[in-house]
Order: sequence, then structure tokens, then C-alpha cells
Amino acid sequence: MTTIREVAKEAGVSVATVSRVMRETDKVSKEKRERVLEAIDRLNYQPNMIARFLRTSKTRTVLVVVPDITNPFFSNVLTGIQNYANQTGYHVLLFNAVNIRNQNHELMEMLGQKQVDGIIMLTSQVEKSLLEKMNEAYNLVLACEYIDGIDVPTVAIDNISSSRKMTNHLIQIGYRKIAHISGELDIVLSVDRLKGYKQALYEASMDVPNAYIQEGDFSYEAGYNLTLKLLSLEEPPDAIFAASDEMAMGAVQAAQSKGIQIPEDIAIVGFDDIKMASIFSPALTTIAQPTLNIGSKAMELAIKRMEGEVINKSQYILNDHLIVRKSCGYHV
Amino acid sequence: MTTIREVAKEAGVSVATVSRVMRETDKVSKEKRERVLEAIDRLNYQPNMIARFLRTSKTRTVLVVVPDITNPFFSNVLTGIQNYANQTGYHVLLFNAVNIRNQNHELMEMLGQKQVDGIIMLTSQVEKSLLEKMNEAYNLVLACEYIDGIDVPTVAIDNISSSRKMTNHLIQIGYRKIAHISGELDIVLSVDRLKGYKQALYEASMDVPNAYIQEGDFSYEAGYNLTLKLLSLEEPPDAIFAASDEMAMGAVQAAQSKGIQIPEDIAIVGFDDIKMASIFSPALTTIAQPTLNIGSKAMELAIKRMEGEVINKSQYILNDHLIVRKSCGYHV
DNA sequence: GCCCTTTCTGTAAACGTTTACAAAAAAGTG
DNA sequence: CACTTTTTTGTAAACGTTTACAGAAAGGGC
Repeated sequence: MTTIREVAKEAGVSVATVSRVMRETDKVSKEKRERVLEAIDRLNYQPNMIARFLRTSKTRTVLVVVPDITNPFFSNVLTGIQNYANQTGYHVLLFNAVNIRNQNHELMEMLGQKQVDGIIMLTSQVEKSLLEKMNEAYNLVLACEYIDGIDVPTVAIDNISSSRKMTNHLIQIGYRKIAHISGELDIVLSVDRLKGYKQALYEASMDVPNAYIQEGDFSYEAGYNLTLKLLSLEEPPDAIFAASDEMAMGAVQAAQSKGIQIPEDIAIVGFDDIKMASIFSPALTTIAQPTLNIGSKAMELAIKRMEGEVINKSQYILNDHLIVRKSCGYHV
Repeated sequence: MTTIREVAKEAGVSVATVSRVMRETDKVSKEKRERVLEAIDRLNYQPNMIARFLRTSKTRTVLVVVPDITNPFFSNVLTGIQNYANQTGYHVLLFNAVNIRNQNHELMEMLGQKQVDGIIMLTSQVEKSLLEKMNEAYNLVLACEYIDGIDVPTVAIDNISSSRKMTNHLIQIGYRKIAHISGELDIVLSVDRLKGYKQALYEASMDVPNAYIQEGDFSYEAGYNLTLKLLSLEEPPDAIFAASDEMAMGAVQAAQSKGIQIPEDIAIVGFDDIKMASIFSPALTTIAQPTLNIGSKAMELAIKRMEGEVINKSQYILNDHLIVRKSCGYHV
């Protein structure tokens, strides 16, 4: 491996000068600069990043904690992060936290070991105290999920208002018995979506039976099973608003398995606008989240923090939008 | 930040002893070991990994090059890699290569800079010479795509035989006019799948018109458009074998848009068995690849190489299997 | 030519570990 | 007890950079 020392010798200058040329940080005379560049070229020199990291105590690397890369929503956000990172010379260390709650320790270890300069979490499914610690000791940014009561930069959509928007849409086009299949209710995001749904009903002075609200877990299977449950109610809903597209697809197929037509007999809508939502048949009415932007904004904020900038505003709310397709029975 | 020096002072021993306790590499008397452990605990010491990396010139990190994390196939393999890495104390640095061909330079730079000990590529879409260089200078492992003529450890399924298996299945259940929509034919994998298809036809002494073979690019849109093309042939096929599930879904919808029923009027099958393949309607007959295993095996090999072991066998072929669902019209 | 700035360069000390080597301590052996 | 062998410890030199500091060179003004 060629080192800076060898380059210095080859160019007939000191190591300091070589370093200065590399980093373009300080004035170097034209003549020496050229000699150095030539030497670098000749020896095919590449600086050892680890040594630089050690000296500068900056790694230009951010740890990204993803609950499940397999989930298209997360992988899209991750793509946004990665793209932005690429453009700015940062690197992404991946932490695929299948069961994040058991991995807290490991997570804190990685941070303490200085391998990364910052951390972006696509989930806030950890103890609040841990989140607080990470926020003050390291450069934390949350994406996708807002958490109450601590002041950490967060980028997400306004789940309450988008959920309200969706519910309003269903009300407007005439549905009166709207059920909701939520995500796990220990996740803020699920609670918010439920909240928005309730607000819309309240504003429209509509009342729904308790059984219209079912707690799922964002999975296809949950959507399927809970829909069977909803359909067997004495007075089944005429519309189902699922908190994820995957659950909505499960809902559609559960209904179809009972010979029920979508959207003729019942409307079913989702959330996220994953690619399949438009391919699926019937195409799903859903809420599109600006996943790539969420990712890049999160990375942008993380970089700002890592470079020492103080972030005054802590909530970054990006615009989602309602996408009306066939599954809600409203033809544009 | 607490350093090893402070721990040493606190415990009343030398830094070497502390290091030895940490790494469990050398004998340390019980008494001192305990003193050190206590001191570590008291000071909440965590070793600075970067410093260790520099000294040992090992980073326990592997660079994973993924063409597109958004693609469920890749994200599954990545999950396999990540899981195995986690278990063995390795880390994954993500390189999302949207257009890998333009990023060769960047890739080589990262390797030269010693930030990673090895590299796993989920694509071989780079110049062969580059691959060769990576293979000899760094610890390269290929996953998913085999490349001819260089001796780099590769883990994948046997695309030729699985494609032949699928085609045979279609022949067996009675189809005689089987078309194939391939991936990009500058990718080995696509060529292999095409090859398998042709072999099966050949063995069955079947001949198909040239127009039955269409080059796509694995995308839904390609599947859709090429199917429209196939259907408007004078003698349209009675079965379409798409080289990816996504293309198969496009094919299904293209057919449906023409009022053609699947599988009654035409069979359509895919490849990969992504989650949607079973949810989609009609459920897709497809080839299931052991994605998680591909990932973990690749990581296993990478670790072996990084730890200096010489890998004698260079091809690791994992078992795929045919999954028969509704879309091929064969009821089990 | 002299003095004062300004610009450029080199020396050497970090950064926080690991580890070769030597020295010290402990354990065996007769 | 004296000697040898084994085990445990500490000292200090790496690893390959960056950068504070001081010194040299160059430029400007008179």
C-alpha cells in the first residue's frame, strides 16, 4: 500500500504538503502541487481513510436503522438517503433491525465506538430514554415516525391530516360506514392515522361502532383476517380504510374470497402508494408519501448536524397526496 | 471520550493489559482482569474502533453493491447478508448503484481507501477487467449473477436449469406455443434463463417462431408492452414465461386489458417468487430462489476470504424450486 | 539594501489502538 | 535455596493521516 510518505518522497516534498494538496485546504505553490499530483498519479496513491478518520475523528458515515429493508416503503426512503449521501460524499452503514427492541445495546455500542458520525432511524420503536441519549450524544435524525416530547429533528408527513384527508374523501363520495384497519397501536404513526380517521368522522358528525376499528400490523395477513372479521359483523362496513397498502391488498382479497366485489360492493383504500398499489387489481386509492424526499431530507439534516450546524426547527413535514384509483369506486 | 489510557490508569495497569483484557487474546491474571473490567465499567469505556481498525488494518466491514434496493429480490438477498453479518460481528456498508457503470471509479476508490475488507456484488454489470481487479486485490464475492471465465466465488441458483424446469412444466401440462420475455440480454442471468427455455423446447423437439422471444428489462412496463406485442402476432402464444415476476404481472394485465383470461386463455408464469407473486391475482406460478440463503452464503464466503481462508470451490449453486400456482392453469 | 508582510513549507506531535520485545514475577525442579 | 522454565506484565513503537507551529522564501515599500 502506498502511503503519503512515499508520495512525499517521490515528489520531493514533505508529507504536510502532500496532505495539503489532497485536501485542498491550504495554499500550495503551483509548482509543488503539480509535482505532488504527478507523484500521486505515478504511485497510484489513495489515502487511507481509516487513518484520516482517526486523525480527524470524522468518518463521514451515517448509520441507518431500518426495521425491514424488504418493506418497499422503507427501501424507498433508504434509496433517498443513499442518493443524497452519495452526492455529498457520505456513506451509509446499514443496520437492519429485525427486532430492534432487543438490539438496543448493540446499537449504542456502535455509536459509542465512533464508527459513525450520525444516525438516522426509520423507526422510533425504541425506548424513549434511549432515543434521548442518542439525540444528545450523537447526531440523531428520525424519519417517518414522529415521537412526542423530545426535541429531535424529524422528517415525516403529517399522518393525522393525511388520514383525515383520506377519510374525508370516502365520506364525500358517499360512504357512511367506514371501517379502519390500523397498524400496531404502540407505534405513534398508527395512532396518528387512527386519529385522523376519527377526526374526519367527528367533523362529519358520523358515528361508527367500535368494532369498525381493528388493530392490525401493516401486513397482508392482518388485512386479510381483519377484513373477514369486519365482513362478518351484523352491519358490515361499506368502506375499509387500511393503514397500509399491503393490508389493503389483504382486505381486497378477503372480500373477494367472500364473493364481494371491489369497489362495487365495498370500497377499500390503503396508505403509502407502494408500486404494487397501482399494479394491483383493482388499483388502490391511497396516500402517496414522498419517500425519496423523506430520505434525502433526513440525510440532509443528519449531515447538517454532523457538521456541527444547530438545527432550530425540529419538525419537517413533507407533503403527501391523495391518489384516487379504482378501489374507492370514484371515477375521476 | 474515555480512552484505553484512562482505563489503564483507573485500573492501575498498563494499556497493554487493558487491551489484552478487551480482546481476550492473551493471558491476563484473574486479579488484574477484574480490576480492568471494573474500571471499564466505571468509566463506561468503549474502544475506539477506528483506532483499532488503523492498527489492525481490518475493518470488519463489507461493501455490498446493490443495483436497486427497492427491488424485492435484492432487498431479500441483502437481508440475508445483513443477518449473517450481524451474527458474526461484521458490518454492511451499502452501495446503491443506480447506474453502476458510471460508478466504477467511485467503487474502486472506496476499496482502495481501505474502508472495507471485502465486497459483495449483487450484480456483475461492470467491466470484466474491473471485476478481475477487484477479485485479486480485494475480497470479492458475487451473488446472484455468475460471470464466465474468472475465478471469483459466486453464489447463485442455476438459472439455466431452473428456467428449463419451468419451461418443461409448461410443456408437460400441454402448452405448445410458449413465448419468453427475457431480461436485458447483456446480463448473464438473462441469457441463462433464455438458454434454459431454449433447451427445454429443443429437448421436446418444439420449435417456436423467433418473435416468441422478446427482450425486456425485468420491469412491469416491459412485461406489459411486450405482451401486447406477443398477443398481436398472427399466431399468438398460449403461454408466456417471463423472466421476472414483475414482468409476469405486466403480462397478466396486458392480457387482461385485451379481455384475455389467465389462465383460461393463456398461461403466464414468472420468476423469483417475490411476495406479490402469491398475492397477485391470479397467483403466479414461478421459480422461488432461496434469497436469504444466497445472501447469507455470500456473506459467509466473504468473511472466509476476509479472514484469509482460501476458497477452493468457486461456484456455489443453491436449490431453487418451482412453485405452481393458478396462473399456469395447472391445478395441483 | 533593509525591513515588514505575506505566502509557502517542513518538522513533529498528535489521534487511540495493538503488539513485539524485554523485563518482572511466579511456578517448578532438584 | 539456586536455577530454569513458564506466565504475566509494561514500555514503546508502530498504523497513516492531519495540523499547530515555527521557520524559510518571496514579495513590497522605502
